[in-house]
Amino acid sequence: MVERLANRIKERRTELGFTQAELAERVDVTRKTVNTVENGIFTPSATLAIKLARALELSVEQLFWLER
Amino acid sequence: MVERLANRIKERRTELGFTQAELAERVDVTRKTVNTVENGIFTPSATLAIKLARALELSVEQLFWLER
DNA sequence: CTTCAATGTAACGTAAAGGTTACATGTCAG
DNA sequence: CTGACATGTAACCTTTACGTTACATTGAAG
Repeated sequence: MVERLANRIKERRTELGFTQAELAERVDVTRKTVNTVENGIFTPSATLAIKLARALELSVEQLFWLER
Repeated sequence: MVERLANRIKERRTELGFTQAELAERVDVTRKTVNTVENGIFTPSATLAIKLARALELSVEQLFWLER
């Protein structure tokens, strides 16, 4: 069961006019963390997923989903 | 910003009549993982949070929330 | 009370999340 | 073209998620 976690962070972030650095500050992680999550390099914790969804005004399920 | 991730896994799991072992099998982790997440001993990955929410027929936000 | 299933939890190991710092590359306004 | 800001990414480190196994405790049914 090889599932990858896809997301629409970049799409939504740019819609709202945030840079990675601004989003990072809002959810209290580093810019690198936002960048790597956004690019699917690693899977965030549930805590971070909830914070990101809140900051981007989407539900966790709208922001992240399992593929494959 | 000391936030802990609270959840209603146990409440919902017993409502649906699952044991920890059954839920674990459905979301493809060990019983220990379900047990420790349920008891707040650790924060699950976003992937696991999404699978648990799906298995328990709730949204991630209904199943998990940030306290404090 | 006894038995058995369900749950809690401890020790230990591995893999991955996420931080820090630094630098390279993209991109766009002027 | 040039400078400034945004983004990608590499090296390295620490913490923690999650697995395995095993055992103790709880609780409900007979």
